[in-house]
Amino acid sequence: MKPTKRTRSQERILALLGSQKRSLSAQDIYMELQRAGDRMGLATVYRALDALKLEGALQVRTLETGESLYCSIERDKHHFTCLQCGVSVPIHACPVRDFENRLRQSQKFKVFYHTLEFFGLCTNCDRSGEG
Amino acid sequence: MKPTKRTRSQERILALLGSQKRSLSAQDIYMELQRAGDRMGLATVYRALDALKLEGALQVRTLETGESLYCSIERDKHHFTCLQCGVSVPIHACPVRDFENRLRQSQKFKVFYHTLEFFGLCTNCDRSGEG
DNA sequence: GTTATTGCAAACAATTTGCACCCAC
DNA sequence: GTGGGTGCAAATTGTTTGCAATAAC
Repeated sequence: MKPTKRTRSQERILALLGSQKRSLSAQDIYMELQRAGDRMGLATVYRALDALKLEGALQVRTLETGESLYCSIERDKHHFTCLQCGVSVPIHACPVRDFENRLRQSQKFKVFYHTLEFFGLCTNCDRSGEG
Repeated sequence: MKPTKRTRSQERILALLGSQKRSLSAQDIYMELQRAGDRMGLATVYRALDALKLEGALQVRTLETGESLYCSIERDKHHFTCLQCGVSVPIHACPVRDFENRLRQSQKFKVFYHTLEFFGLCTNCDRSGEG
């Protein structure tokens, strides 16, 4: 991890993400900070997120809408996402950890994290689509 | 899988995807069809992709740029993506297949496919970021 | 003939960028 | 005082939607 010299904005965002159990979009973060009286421009939010991402300090999951969700790097949570209604159900298990470690040891990449997501239909949408 | 009644557009797109080894964006598909003299409006491409997606006929991977890539469902290829330069290297192995089967058997979701992606820095970007 | 599908262009939403200002050192 | 960090507003990009024209059955 590159010697880290963070801006105030980056620190604020990192703190916010650390205090939240859910993943936040850039716009969520913007509003969350605003609500806390901790005003910060939206562009700055994006720039800070980008910098933090590049140093491996947080984890990104991009939805099919194109919106990206951010959370602290410690998390290792995966999801099942319904392609129809978009509901996203966390899956508390990770079949990839060993694999990732081997990948790391191969020295070919510096691996920060992985995303694993299952797609299909939730039982609700599957039933209603049958007609 | 729901009894499938496909439009001509859907068939054309499915055929195109089947004939390609790489994943295509909606815009790629649009241009590819155009090049083949097989004109189709961009909106129709998106609508067809959406329908095919919902019946589990193809697989979507959304990049951090918000752009989505589509390929036939058979594929089971994962990637390492460099957060800096965006280069995406295929990984020909899948540590998730068993897990997915168990998930399927739990009857909680109708699983079409999964995406697995590793993020970090490629050796190039890692080196150059060290200064 | 009726219904679903299509194309076009306008609308949308998330993100990025240009630029002037400002703060920290 | 200088350089990086910031806010604002405009620009960009992928995608979606309204609506009239068209094709399918």
